[in-house]
Amino acid sequence: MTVIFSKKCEYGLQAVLYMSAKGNDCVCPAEEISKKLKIPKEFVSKILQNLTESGIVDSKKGKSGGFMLAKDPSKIRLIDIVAAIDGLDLFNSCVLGFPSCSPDKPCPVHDKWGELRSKAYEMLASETVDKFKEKTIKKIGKM
Amino acid sequence: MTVIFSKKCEYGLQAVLYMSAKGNDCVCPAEEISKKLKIPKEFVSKILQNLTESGIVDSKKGKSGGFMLAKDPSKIRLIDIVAAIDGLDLFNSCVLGFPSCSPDKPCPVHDKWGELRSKAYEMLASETVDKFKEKTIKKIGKM
DNA sequence: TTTTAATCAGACAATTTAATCTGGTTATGT
DNA sequence: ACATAACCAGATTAAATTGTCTGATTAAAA
Repeated sequence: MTVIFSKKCEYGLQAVLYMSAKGNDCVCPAEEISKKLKIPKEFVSKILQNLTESGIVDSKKGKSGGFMLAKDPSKIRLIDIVAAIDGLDLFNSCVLGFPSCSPDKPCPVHDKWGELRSKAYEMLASETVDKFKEKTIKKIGKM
Repeated sequence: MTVIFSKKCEYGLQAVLYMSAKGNDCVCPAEEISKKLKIPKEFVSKILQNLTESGIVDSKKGKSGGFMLAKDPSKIRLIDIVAAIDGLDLFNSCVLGFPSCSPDKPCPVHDKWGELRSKAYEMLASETVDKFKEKTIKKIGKM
């Protein structure tokens, strides 16, 4: 069961946080990420290829190749990763699944939900991956 | 694309809000709900059968039968409907999909997300369906 | 130069979720 | 009594998501 993000997106967030925690110029093969985070190798590989197209991650082919962050971790917001994988429909779609839910055709819980949604968006848009370095290291250590 | 609830759950919430808006002792056939809310008839029927087992909805068989609320709308919280259909794992699972995410093994965004999750839970647990009568009528009118 | 270890592309398989179908049972109203 | 209109139960199909496999290409290291 996923909470709000797809599995792809969850894994993408995990992988980017992991790479950020490993330090700047480190090259991480998909195999390593797969083992550390217990994500199927081919799957995480695909996801990182996606993020490469989006310019968040970079890749190096051939022996001793792998994936690395394309920018400084302080320039990568959580929302950028979500946007690249799941898109931002989450923040525009109706939580009750009503068609064309908007300020002039609001669903019953439009206002109540809108508040929470805005807070979630703000959080994801203000937090950058460098902020989670310590916590990621601790978490991985306990897995 | 669903936001946080499954399609089943979205439709369940819509249907209960609709029945509540229609007034107290009204009997709503699945066909009517299906047409008004543009939900496949057989599907909404299944969902309402679920909610009947959970004691939120009641049903009457035979001609001029249909579904009705099993309790007073002021006694049905939004969270009750969510719990009956999707369950409450949503509020316990890790938003990043990490295994065994808990206060002593927190994922990187555990605290930040925890706040938002609590607020969402509180909202769903404090709001009862009777509170949305006006808004539901308005919304249905515009569909 | 050859082996090796990696990304990458695209097809394929499995699983979960969403939706449909068929037939049965029930009770109302004519 | 009988036709009708509803719920109900279970099987089936369809679609979306998740995960796997094969082979090609690339580039470093032996």
